[in-house]
Amino acid sequence: MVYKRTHMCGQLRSDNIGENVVLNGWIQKRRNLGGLIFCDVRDKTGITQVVFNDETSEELFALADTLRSEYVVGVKGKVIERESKNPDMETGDIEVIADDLVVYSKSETPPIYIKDDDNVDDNLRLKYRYLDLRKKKMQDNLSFRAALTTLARNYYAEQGFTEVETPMLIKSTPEGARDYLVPSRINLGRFYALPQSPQTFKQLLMVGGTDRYFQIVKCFRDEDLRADRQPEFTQIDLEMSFVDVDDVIEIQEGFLKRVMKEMKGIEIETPFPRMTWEEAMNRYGSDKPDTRFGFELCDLTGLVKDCSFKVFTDAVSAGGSVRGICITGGADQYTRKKIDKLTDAVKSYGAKGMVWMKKTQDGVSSSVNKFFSPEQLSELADAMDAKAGDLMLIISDTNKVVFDSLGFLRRHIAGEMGLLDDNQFNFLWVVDFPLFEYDEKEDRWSAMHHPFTSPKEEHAQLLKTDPHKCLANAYDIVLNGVELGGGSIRIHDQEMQEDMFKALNMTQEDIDEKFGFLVEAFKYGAPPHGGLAYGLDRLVMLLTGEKSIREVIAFPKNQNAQCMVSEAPGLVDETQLEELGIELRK
RNA sequence: GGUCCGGUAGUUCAGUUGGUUAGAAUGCCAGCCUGUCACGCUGGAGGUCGUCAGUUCGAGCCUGAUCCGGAUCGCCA
Repeated sequence: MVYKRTHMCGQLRSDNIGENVVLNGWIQKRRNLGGLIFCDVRDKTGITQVVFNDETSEELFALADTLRSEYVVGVKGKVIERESKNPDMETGDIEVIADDLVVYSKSETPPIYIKDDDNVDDNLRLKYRYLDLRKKKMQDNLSFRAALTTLARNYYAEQGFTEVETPMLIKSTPEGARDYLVPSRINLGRFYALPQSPQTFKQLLMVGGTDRYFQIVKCFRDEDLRADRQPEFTQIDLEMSFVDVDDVIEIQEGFLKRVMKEMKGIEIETPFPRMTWEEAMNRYGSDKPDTRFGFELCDLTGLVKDCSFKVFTDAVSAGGSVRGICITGGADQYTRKKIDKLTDAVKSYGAKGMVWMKKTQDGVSSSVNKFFSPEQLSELADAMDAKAGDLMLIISDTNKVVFDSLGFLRRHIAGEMGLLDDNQFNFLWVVDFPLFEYDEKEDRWSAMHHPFTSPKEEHAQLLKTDPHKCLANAYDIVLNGVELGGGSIRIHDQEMQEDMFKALNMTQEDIDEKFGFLVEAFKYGAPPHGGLAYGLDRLVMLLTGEKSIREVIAFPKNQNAQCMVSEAPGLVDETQLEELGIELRK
């Protein structure tokens, strides 16, 4: 028996006074004052206070006295004005005086509290996720996410996009991230892979004349996890025919403008700023710069290339650089001890050390005083535009190490100094990525984005002669230092695609085996096309102000890629393995 | 695979130089209480200090190994 609910628990207001209502929900809290019991009844919309009075019915009162946290109940009663109102509650002007109560189910004492501001071990939350999800904040996050995906579907449908489901069981491609593999029973010894993205299929849809494709789609990558990385995650994936970079970007700006307005009530300016990859690296040491604060990088290589400090000159002569950032007003806050911590931190990015300088009223003090004259130090400080009270941090190494270290430092320090405003939303396009990057470990060039990305038109000829000098028709959408999504104009020409594969040192056999179907499809008339994919989880994370995508995914994995609720991955039956022709190594 | 941080009551944590019966808050249980809303008051139960080994007269504390969790680097076209 279930009571037919008349209202949700967060709904009742003083307008409802006098109405007979029925609420269903969980007991948040019971307060027994003797002859009077208050119960807070909760559902995903909020909480209503219910009163039981022993003068109404002794039987009812006795039953109410047995209620405990997280019991599931139905309550019938009348909405009345409270004798003492609670201005902190949305429903604080009213309460429900109960005349009937049913206990649908009881609860053991829950291992975690159902409170938004609790501070409980993450693993415990994940194990009892169904309790964690009862929190209003979690339900709000799920609702926010649902509203955002609805908005995306509506927007892209209005723009002429067709939602198409692409296959989940696909062929493994060794490029990029590690694949999740699925053994085939019917084709013994063969494996499917779960898609890292629907990339090749959405391109085939373009060849198939779909014109504009869109999908909210799960993607899978078997790599180590982070606060913003899960092994299965969701993309808003799209692709368009007969477009150039500006066309794709314009559609996205329309989408994000509407998202910000409808989901956050914020009007944002379009078009968004665009920055080349090279400028982003030089100014911010990152291809996803956070532009909410300054601390921009300053290239000191020219100033120090002939100095007597060997650490600097060695880096320069090895082809690296010397760069610094100026932390405005950071000289006092950053004591020797805290600077040492920063030095330790940049070591994980490969930096062997870090030079610091502080500008005071009297001049410049630094960790390299004995290598530089006061005049030289002043010159360096001036180059970084330092004022009295500023802290300067300098790294010399290969460009990669310098950028990684300084990119980390400026964001880390901005966080420590409280300069990251969660209510500021700086959207930014990073464009003109290199087409290739050098993989030091494997000693070869690999595609920076993916091997279907086209070179900029003016670099098309370079692909045959000097491919690693090519810049790509690729773009990333960046919000507050987080890569929200990325895409490119693809190659639609069969010959260019083969050149691309060759520049990646793939043999004809490799090409045929891995991407033969795509190359063949291009033989039959491929439209110029391009697209983009958003990380939906990250977008929702940023817009809800969360620090981890786990907060916006109903059932996320822990850092070891395990589902703490169902305890996946699990062992399987011997007969299952036999059917698949799989034998486990002992 | 590397580095760092952590593991003590159901939960969040404290625990001094290695020294009596390991504490607090909250939660839980019982009693009292008619306007609470973090209700209040009184009382009570609740611990393999992650695990194993070692040092010691004596280990929550020191040492080693190991397990687990988190952050991070590598990795993530």
